[in-house]
Amino acid sequence: MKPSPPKMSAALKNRGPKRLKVDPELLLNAAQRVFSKSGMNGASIRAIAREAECDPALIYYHFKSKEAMFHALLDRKMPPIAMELEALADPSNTEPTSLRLWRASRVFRHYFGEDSGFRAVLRGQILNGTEGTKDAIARHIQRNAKCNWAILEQGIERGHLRADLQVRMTAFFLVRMFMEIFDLIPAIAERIANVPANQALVLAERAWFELFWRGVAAHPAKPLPPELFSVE
Amino acid sequence: MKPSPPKMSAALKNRGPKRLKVDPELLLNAAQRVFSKSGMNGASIRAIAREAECDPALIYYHFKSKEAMFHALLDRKMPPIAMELEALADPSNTEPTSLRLWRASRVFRHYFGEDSGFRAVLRGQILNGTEGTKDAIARHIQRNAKCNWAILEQGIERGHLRADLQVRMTAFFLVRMFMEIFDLIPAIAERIANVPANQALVLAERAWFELFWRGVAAHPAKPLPPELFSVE
DNA sequence: CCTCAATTTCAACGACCGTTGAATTATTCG
DNA sequence: CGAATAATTCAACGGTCGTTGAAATTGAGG
Repeated sequence: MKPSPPKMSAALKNRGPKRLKVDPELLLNAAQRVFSKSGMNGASIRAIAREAECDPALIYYHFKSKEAMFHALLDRKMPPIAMELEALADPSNTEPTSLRLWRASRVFRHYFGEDSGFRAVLRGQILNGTEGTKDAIARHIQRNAKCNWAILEQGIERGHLRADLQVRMTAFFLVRMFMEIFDLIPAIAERIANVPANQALVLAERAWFELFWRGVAAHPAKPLPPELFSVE
Repeated sequence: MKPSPPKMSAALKNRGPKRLKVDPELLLNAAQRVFSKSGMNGASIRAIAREAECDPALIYYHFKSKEAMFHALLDRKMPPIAMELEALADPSNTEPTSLRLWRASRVFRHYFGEDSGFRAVLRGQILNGTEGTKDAIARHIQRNAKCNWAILEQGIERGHLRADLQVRMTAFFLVRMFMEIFDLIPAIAERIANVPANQALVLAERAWFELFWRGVAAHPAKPLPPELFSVE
């Protein structure tokens, strides 16, 4: 994590203060909070420094730039998600495809559901970030996406899903709509449909997965297992 | 359109220059371009003025603030959409529900499909705008949404759609996923799935509507009319 | 031409921005 | 202790921002 600046000359390396006030991990935490609150452009180095209760210049000691901070944040946040999904997508898993897809959606909910700011930054950066940032995000997303593709392909092989599914598009639909539900339903349910936000959220998640499942299943007349939505 | 400043005293009103250089409509055009390119926060009054080739202060002569410009933009952009949708949702329209829903999606494509910046601003402002802006957007969106709700409700009555549909959620799913396709597929298709963007866009629209239709139709085994996707 | 009002420009305010180089503090080793 | 080094702070640069009040420009009515 400690980056470029410290170039030690010889065996005299463990000299200076090791943990004085501010750990880079603390800076990342502060950065995540500020990014989440203000977005990538709105988040100033000075605001991150205020949040971390340190001097703005210190951030440049630990990170090359604001963009580098965001990349570090990505590298901290995304791999755990990929690992959970990779376990879920293992071909030896013979649970019903509907259950596996639902569980995959729960992984995204667990890691992204309560961090609307980070979702927004991620979405904004893949649209408008620098080329380097777009590439970095794409690599992380692809690793996740491959798991969903695998689950869908196995579902087709096992006869659970329509054989003519566009696998990669379908994976996009599943995940992206959950993200949109997290983002937008709380913001618009009360204003547009006059439904309390928390109530709308649960309703939307369920309605979406039912619609999705009916859309992809080989035998849509066969309903979802009723215990599905009580799985944590 | 001309706002507060000009308070004329008597019959001496048609004195000064009437159309000198900059019409407020031109300012709105410039604002739309800049909002689209830079987002709501990123778009500076100075940048809008540069785009309109006028002085920044002139903008404050015609509009109370940047937010007021955005509201004026909304009031110009949204009503034509609502009018097209309201015509489409008229109960006397007895076309197949699938066709009506597809046409509704084409209305959104027509007005939003080539203006990714405005979509982004709209989405951003309903999440993070001021209360006044959120309310204004919600009013416009609700007027549109009601049309989609009506088409879905008529579809249920006519036996085209599942009777247990969550109408308002379903309308959200339909439209919002098209928007996400416009936004994200071009940005991620090449990087993540290695598919050319323009090709992916067409594929995604079709795949989404097929999944959606199968998810909502009363008889999903009955396929969509094949001519659907050749309707302009 | 002159007046007067509608329109447009100018100049400036204070604030915040990302970044950098030099100076300062804190800690460990000899 | 004193030197060396890691961690941190300070002060400043040039820049952009939203906004405003005063000044200048424009054009029609008299």
